[in-house]
Amino acid sequence: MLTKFEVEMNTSIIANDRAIRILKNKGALPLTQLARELGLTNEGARFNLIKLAKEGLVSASAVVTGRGRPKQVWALTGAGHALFPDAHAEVAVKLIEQVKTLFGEEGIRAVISASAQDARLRYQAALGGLQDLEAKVKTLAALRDQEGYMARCEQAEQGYLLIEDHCPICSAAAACQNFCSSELQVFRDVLQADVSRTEHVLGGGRRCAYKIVPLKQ
DNA sequence: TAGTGAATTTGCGGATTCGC
DNA sequence: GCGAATCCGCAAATTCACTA
Repeated sequence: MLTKFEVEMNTSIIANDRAIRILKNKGALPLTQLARELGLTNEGARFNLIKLAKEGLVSASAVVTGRGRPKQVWALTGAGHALFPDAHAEVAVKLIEQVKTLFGEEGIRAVISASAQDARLRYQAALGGLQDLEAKVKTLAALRDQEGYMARCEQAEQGYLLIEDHCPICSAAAACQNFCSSELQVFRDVLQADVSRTEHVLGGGRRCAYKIVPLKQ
């Protein structure tokens, strides 16, 4: 049984948590659009955003979009992004450094190769019976979402987009970029499609995105 | 061409309502 | 009673159209 205080805190936390998730998911949004996404009035959304801003989790900037007063666009700060799971970052980076020290680049390549093979087997097991590319991409997106990548599938020109709003291995990938290239190859192998990266967190992007089109016959 | 005011759009803040 | 959310009126910032 929750106390009154806990109920009130939870109500507030739920609205704030949703705002953070929406900003993480969709990127910077003007107040009015964020209010629509939250199902609140502008004032209600602003109320929550001001609280989050006081905690240093979000920040606003004015953007001139045409006639009328400039829009106030809200986005996550570094502290806001840090709320998403990356707790093992330091450990992962240290492990990578130690493998490099003990076994050299060859050792790192072997570790990444084994990790990629493990992922390949897992994804192939889940996608095994699927023939349709759309179903494959959706299933892969669901698996990646479960792994903490906040992944989803969208229809794109001539194919599909696999979008990952969060990278739970960002620090490890920054320490060793072979993670990203092997990941790309795993996607190509399990989807049996032409996969290219269109957005990259490590390249300064807000998220990672992959364009997936059927192989030319 | 520059100045000015109307139009447009959004933000702000106080009062009020609602739910627990 | 308290905090969250809404309502409502006003202020602010910008563009656009008109006029001298």
